[in-house]
This record gives sequence, structure tokens and C-alpha cells, in this order.
Amino acid sequence: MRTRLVDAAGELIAKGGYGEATIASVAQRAGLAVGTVYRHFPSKSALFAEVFREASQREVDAMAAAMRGDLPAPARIAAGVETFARRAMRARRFAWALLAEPVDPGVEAERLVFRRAYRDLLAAVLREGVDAGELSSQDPDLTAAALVGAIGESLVGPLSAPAAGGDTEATIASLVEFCERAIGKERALVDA
Amino acid sequence: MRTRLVDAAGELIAKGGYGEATIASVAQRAGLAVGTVYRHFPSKSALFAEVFREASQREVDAMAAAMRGDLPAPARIAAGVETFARRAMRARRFAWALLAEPVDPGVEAERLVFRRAYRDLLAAVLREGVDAGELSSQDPDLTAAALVGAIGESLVGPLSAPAAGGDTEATIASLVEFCERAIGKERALVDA
DNA sequence: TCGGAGTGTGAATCGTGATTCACTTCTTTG
DNA sequence: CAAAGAAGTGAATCACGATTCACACTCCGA
Repeated sequence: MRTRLVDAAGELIAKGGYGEATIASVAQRAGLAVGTVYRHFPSKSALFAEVFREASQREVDAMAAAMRGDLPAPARIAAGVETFARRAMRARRFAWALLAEPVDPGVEAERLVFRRAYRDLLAAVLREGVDAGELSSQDPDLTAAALVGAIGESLVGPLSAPAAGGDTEATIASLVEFCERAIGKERALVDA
Repeated sequence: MRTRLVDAAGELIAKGGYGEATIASVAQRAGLAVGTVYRHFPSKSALFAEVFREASQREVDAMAAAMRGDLPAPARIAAGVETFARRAMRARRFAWALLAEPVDPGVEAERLVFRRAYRDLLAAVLREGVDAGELSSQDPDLTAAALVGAIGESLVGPLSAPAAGGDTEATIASLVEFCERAIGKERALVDA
């Protein structure tokens, strides 16, 4: 069934990335035959687009939830970043696939939606913060994109040092600090 | 000849990305036959590894040069970031390929070296800055990785807003500001 | 019980590019 | 100049994975 296929595909991505996830392996993992996959999805890229869509929605929802509330903007950004980071660290490989791994054009489109959702979420809060004078003046869209890039690169990207050493909590804390500085939390708040 | 092939390959990447750059197209652009390519390189991935290696070296050298001098660390970082950004904007597609586009494992290894070189360059200066008290206390490696991610994402990544609107200079200026805040330039310096 | 819609199967087919190779030019060099 | 070797050629071959399809099987509702 449909769900089983989506799950199997997701598991394969989490384990070996998009490259490992062939139709044959998905079918096998789901305990079905290759042809059956096509009974439920018109193409590989449709299947994976669905995998990405569902996973993305989950992630974005989690971040949105973390940023809700009437705290000051800087605190909400920090909470959002921390949630994003913590979840990504829990499933690095999968996060990497979601964020950056190469995929078919069809799936790529889905990924775009995902990244943009992250960016827009952050940008909205940044805008509020700037307007409220809690953050220094800046281009919210650029800052948001840069934050997404920074998080991705430092956590799940090929450069992520923590991969090796690995005190996850310390890494997340450092990253959150980085983001707080980057958004220009105004001094009055810092010193308080 | 070798050089001609490397150039042709680089041009193709710059135009259409790694995907467009097939052996057949490289050969054609170089005015040679497919078989000839294999006279000079044992495989496609060896050829492209060389393309990446050379281009990376050029970029890293440029950034290193921009960061040389006895200015305070924050200024040197800013100069490095600006150089990185300006050059990337000049050849977005190519920069994207260098930074993030999907490639064979063999080429990927080369890319890794490149990103790491960037990170190490930035991390070294950050370390100096922290030691000199010019920058707030932080994990230089994480900050450096995050900066690389931020620059890549906001400039050449799929989220880059400038792609559309496009005041390049303004974008670079915003990005440099972002990075300056992110590295935690100490207030004494800012206020001065 | 019959018919067909929905589902499952997996070997065969296709498409796309990388890689090979038998053969044909050059280019030296003695 | 002749022979060896380097460089060039491109049609044929290979590999690999997505996609198709002719053939079951199962489960209702008529």
C-alpha cells in the first residue's frame, strides 16, 4: 500500500541517501514487487516528491510551533533555530537529503518549497523583530536564507565538524549563539 | 590537449551545471572526439576532479589574499567574505557547482577539500580575533562552517532572493553585515 | 457462480551516458 | 625516409536503473 511505500522510501533515504533509494530497493523494503510501485505512483519522482512533501511538512510545522508565542522576536528565532537544529541532528542523513542532497527536478521542486517555507517562517519573525526595535536593521529575507544555510552547513553539511567529535548539545548551543549574534539582537536586551 | 579539455569542461559546468557536462559535450566543445578524452583522463570523474581542483584553488587563493594584511580580524573576515561573495556572484552557476551541486563521489571528494579550505581559512582568522579580544568568544570551526553555509545559501543557493530582484551590490553589502554581526565584532569596535 | 476492478508480479525493454577498442593520422627520432 | 609511439576517432558495447506489460490472484456485488 501507498503508505508502506512512502515509509520504505523515507527509511532508505535516511540510511543511504537518495542515491541508494532505487525503485527496486524501495519495493524490496516494502515487501512488494517493482511493478507494484507503479501501481501506486506514476513515477519514481512522484513517489519521492511525496516523501519529501510529508517530511518537510513535519519539520516546518515543528519549527513553526517552536516559534509561536508572544516572546520577543530574538527568543522566538532562537527557539526555532534550536528546534530545527535538534531535529536535524537526530536524523542527519535524512536532514541532509531534505536540505541539500541532489535529486530529480521533480523532487527538487518539492525541496524548494520546503526551504522557502523555512526561510519565510524566519523572515516573518525577523521582520517583526526589526519593526519592534528588538533586532538591528537588516534585510529579513537575506538573513533568513543565510540562517538556513548556516544551520544546514554547520549541522548536516560536509563541513560539520561535530560529525566527528560529537557533543551534540554543545554544537547546538554554539549554533544558537551564532544565530543570535547574526540576527543582531540589540544590546539593551543582551545586557539586561 | 589536456588544458583544452579542462577548460571546456569548466565552461560547460558554468553554463549548465554538472548535469549538462557529459563526456560527449566536453569533447565536442573542445573540438575533439569522445575517445580522445580518455587519452588524457582515465575517467569522467578524474577530469572533473581536476576542473574542481583548479577552480577551487583559484577561489581559495583569492579569499586568502583578501584576508592577508595586519588589519583587525573582523575587517579581514569582512574582506574575505566580500571577496568570496563577489566572485561567486560573478559566476553563480559555476559557484553553485563548486559549492553544492551534486557530483560523483570522486569529484565530491575534491569539493570537500575546497569547502574545508574555506572553512579553515576563516577559522584561523576567527581564532586570532577571539584571542585578541576583537571577537566574542565562540567556536571558530562552527562559526566558519556556518559562514560558508550562509554565504552559499544566500548567494547561489535556491533561496537566494537576489536571483530575482538583483541589486548585487546591496545583496553583498547585506551579507557582509550579516557576517560581521555573526562573528560578534565587539561593541567597543563597533561604537568607535 | 460469474465478471471485473483493484492489486501484485518480475522478466523484458528502454534510455542515457560512460567506457572501450580496432583503426587511422600525426610527430618524432635515428 | 622508415618505424615507433603518441594522439585522435567514433561506432559499438556496457552498466544501471526506471519503466512497461502480459499474466495471475483476490475480493466483492450481481
